[in-house]
Amino acid sequence: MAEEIRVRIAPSPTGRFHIGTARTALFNYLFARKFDGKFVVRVEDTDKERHDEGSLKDILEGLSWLGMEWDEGPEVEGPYGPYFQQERLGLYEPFTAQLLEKKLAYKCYCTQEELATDREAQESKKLSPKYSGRCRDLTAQEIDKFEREGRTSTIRFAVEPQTVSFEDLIKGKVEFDAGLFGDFVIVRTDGMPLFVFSNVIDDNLMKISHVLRGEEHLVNTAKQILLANALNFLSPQFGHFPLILNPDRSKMSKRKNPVSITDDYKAKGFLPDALVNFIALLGWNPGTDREIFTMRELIDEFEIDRVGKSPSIFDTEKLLWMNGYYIRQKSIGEVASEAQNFIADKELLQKTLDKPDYFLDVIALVHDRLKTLGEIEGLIDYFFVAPSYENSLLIAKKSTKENTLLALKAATAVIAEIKTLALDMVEPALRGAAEDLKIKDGELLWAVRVALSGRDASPGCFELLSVIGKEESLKRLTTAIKKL
RNA sequence: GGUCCCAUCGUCUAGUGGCCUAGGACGCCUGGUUCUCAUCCAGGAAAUCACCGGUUCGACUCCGGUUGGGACCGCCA
Repeated sequence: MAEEIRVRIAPSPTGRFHIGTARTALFNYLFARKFDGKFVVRVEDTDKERHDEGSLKDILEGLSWLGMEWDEGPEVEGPYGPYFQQERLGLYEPFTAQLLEKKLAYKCYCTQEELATDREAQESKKLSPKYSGRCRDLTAQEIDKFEREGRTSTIRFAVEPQTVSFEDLIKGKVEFDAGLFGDFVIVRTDGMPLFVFSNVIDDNLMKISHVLRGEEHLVNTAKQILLANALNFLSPQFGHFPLILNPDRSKMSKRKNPVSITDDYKAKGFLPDALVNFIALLGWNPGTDREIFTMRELIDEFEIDRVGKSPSIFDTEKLLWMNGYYIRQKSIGEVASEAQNFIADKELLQKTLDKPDYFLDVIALVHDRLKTLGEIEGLIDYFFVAPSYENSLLIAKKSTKENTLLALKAATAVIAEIKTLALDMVEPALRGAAEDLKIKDGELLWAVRVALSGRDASPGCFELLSVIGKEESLKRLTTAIKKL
């Protein structure tokens, strides 16, 4: 392709940055980077009603967090700005005027009430709702009358019946019967252009070469091609990704799935690399058994024609696995410093800060057990504060209170004798103690482990001892013996 | 209701007419390591390839239909 590849995402600041937006952004980003093209962000903020202050920030920060830097758009600007539609309003007017003049569009004075009535009538007759065309051929007098009545008008595009077909990069050939559309509104009464319209103009002005978006835009594409033709624009290439679904197969939504990148993933301790890797595999695959990719590798491997046609269900289980995998790939130091951001308990956090080396040792023990960084607090608290637990937990499954007591006492004696609790010192000593008592290793080790951790599940007994240290371990063992 | 899109293990998917008695991954189960959990390793169950016709020497793969699911039908994007 000789022409420069330019793709864009066109978020509207009406809600949080969510999984679906992120995937669309990712595929666009990969496509742009793959071909050394440009990835632009254009903010479609023409809907004043639904505009939400925080959402643009959330979207932009989310993109950055996931590692998708945009070449043109808010903050970075670029040669085809402005990148907010609010600031582009003046740009649309000549095109509107042009369509009006060529009679390819017309003013519509119908009120919302009239339109609603029409729609209801059509629906009750089981017809698909479509604008009647009432204002299409208004006479000068009629227009004059409406104007004098003070009626406001929208601008509608005059659709000529025809078949619109295009070659979708993902779906293949797609055809629509434009006769079914009806004349659709392109400019609101308040003068604001509608998405279908501003989108086409902006894409043209910004020299967008490929429009890659969700499947929910398939019908819009036909309308936009009509508009582009009327405006003498060359249409970009289109590609529509299949939707991401809830487990019940409906379109992915907040109600049924955690969808906010920031609130549901970043805040819970998912890693951006894992999320990107996982999202890329939602609809795309490399055609091999490989599943783990860095962003750079995704860029190299990504092929738009390897994006599937069928929708995919968002499965949190696999994401969790992948996130755990990514955490395990990180060094102890990295995990430690990142995990600190997820310790909400101020006192606990301070303790990890006060004893950095100890904290590192602790992280080494829980590293493999972490699926998200958000789990950190629940996994490490007993390393810093003596645990509380039910007495009965001390007794291993097939053991008895008597044996447990003996085991704990023997272990205490053994540990008291060892200078430093190195793994290779502690293990033989404790196993020997169990043997002397003629009880199973497990009975003793379980009891010691619970005395130290207060948990039925934790890192191993010897590791715990060596990290927690002699003094504190002895304290906890004494506590355990007293409890029994 | 209309239009459009889609259809392989529970889930993500491989498969582009013979390599498929359908492969991988997550999850699940069993076993190994073992003091528990996690990791790791080995193994297993799990898809009559939605259904019915057709094309072909031969269909998961091509064609048609049926069924099912989804999206869209706004002065939202």
